[in-house]
Order: sequence, then C-alpha cells, then structure tokens
Amino acid sequence: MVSPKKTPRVLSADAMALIARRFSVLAEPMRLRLLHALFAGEKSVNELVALTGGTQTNVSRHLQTLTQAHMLTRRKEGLQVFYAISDPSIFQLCELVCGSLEKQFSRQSDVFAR
Amino acid sequence: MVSPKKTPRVLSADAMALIARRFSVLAEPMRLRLLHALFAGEKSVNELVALTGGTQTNVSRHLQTLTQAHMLTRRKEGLQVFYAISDPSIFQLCELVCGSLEKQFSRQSDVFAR
DNA sequence: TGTTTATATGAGCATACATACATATAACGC
DNA sequence: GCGTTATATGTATGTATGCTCATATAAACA
Repeated sequence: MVSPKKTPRVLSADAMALIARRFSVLAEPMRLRLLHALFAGEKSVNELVALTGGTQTNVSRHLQTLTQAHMLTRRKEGLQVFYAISDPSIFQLCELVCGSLEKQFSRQSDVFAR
Repeated sequence: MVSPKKTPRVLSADAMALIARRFSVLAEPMRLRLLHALFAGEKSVNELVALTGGTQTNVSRHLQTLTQAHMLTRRKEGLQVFYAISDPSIFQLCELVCGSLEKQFSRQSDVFAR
C-alpha cells in the first residue's frame, strides 16, 4: 500500500537514526548467538545460558535489549521466563548478511589461493 | 557445496562475530545517510559532504569504514574520489529493516510518513 | 514462615568509537 | 617551483556500551 515498487525510499535523518539503532541491536555477537539459538523455537533463560556459554547476568541483559527492540517476546511461566523470536524478518536479515559475507570470503580466498 | 535449501544455518561463534561486525558497520546514522545518498549512483566526497551535512573529516572517515567493509568501491579521478555502492544486498537489507520498522510504528508513524 | 531456584538489576570498570581540530598528501593550474 | 583544491589521517576527547560482581525480586515449596 505504501511504496509500490522499486522506487528508492526517501528517508529523513531521523528515520536513518532509527534504522541505525535497529542495526546496532544486531551488531553484538552474543545477541546474534541468542537469536541463533532461538531459531529452533522458544527457550528459557537457563537454556540460553547453557547454549551460548554466557553468564546469567549477561544473557539476561541482552535478552532485555532484544525484547525492547521488539525482536523477542517474553513469556513467564512459574519460575522460568521463555523468550522467542517475534520478528520473522530477522531470519531474512541474517540470510542476507551471511550470503554477502560468503561471497566476500570466496573472493578473498581467490586472492589468498595463489 | 553450500546449503541450497531454506534450512536454518548452523553458525559458529566466530561466524556470529563476523556477522555482528557487518551489522555494526550499518549501525551508524551518518554511514546510513552516506549509503542512502549513494543509492542514486556514485558521488564524490565533496558531493557527499554537501548532501549529508557532515564535516569533510567525518565523511571521509565513514567512507573509509564502508569501503573496508567492502560495501563501497573507490575510484580516483584527478583531484576527486568517487564512491559507489558495491554490495547490492545493502538495498535489500535496508528495505527489510525499513519494512519491519514501519510495521512496528504503523500506528504512530510520523517519521516514515511521506 | 524460611529456603531454594530462576531471572533481573544497580554500580563500577574497561574498551570501542564517533567527532573535531589541525595537518598531511596528492593532483592540478600557473 | 608556488599556490589551490580535494581528500585523507594523527591525535585527543567525550560518550556509549558491554561485561562482571553483588544484590534484588519473584515464584515455588516445605
């Protein structure tokens, strides 16, 4: 309903700042590891601590960051809290970046293989 | 050789750190403004300074960052240096994030209104 | 009530990075 | 050569953010 087709968006500096902040949420290895661990479905904090090898404090902090960015949902059940990916565009984002990096490295390995 | 299907990737912590680094390049408003200005095609540093309103020093530094991340190409012609987007996946990345943000702010969206 | 378990948070520290000022390099014209 | 223009870089500084230790909350259970 908004942009019909491939016309490039015209974005304000304010919009750019918002987009940058969203990217910055994804710009941390531990947060990406948490998202990756959640690709298979929702998990409790303890499970995520075990899967990622982080400390409980740190994992909790990053889960808060991801939740505030509306990338995760939070569900409390008894003593445990379960987190799950709420924004499916994250899968596509990671696929895009992975593909781009693969191309970049295949070019570099061409350079290195001499 | 590479996974052809839509099966979720299995990524090492090292891979995750690389992906995070790529996201961090996009996690700065001024760099996004530079990329946005380059959506229409290659431009000189001076043009980018005028378009973004940044200082020459700062624009030059960010262009270096983007070039080292293989997102821009650099072409020198006389006194001027022209930069252009070299990784087309950047367009899709920004489209994905913009779309996700539009949904998130669909009610109070004034920033994205046009 | 008190204890245990699961998760969150306050405070302090360390590091990374964006920005600005001044200066350096490089290419052009005279 | 000299000066001018376009771009890059060394250094310093302020700010943001990730990490950790200790402690706080909250729910379950005896």
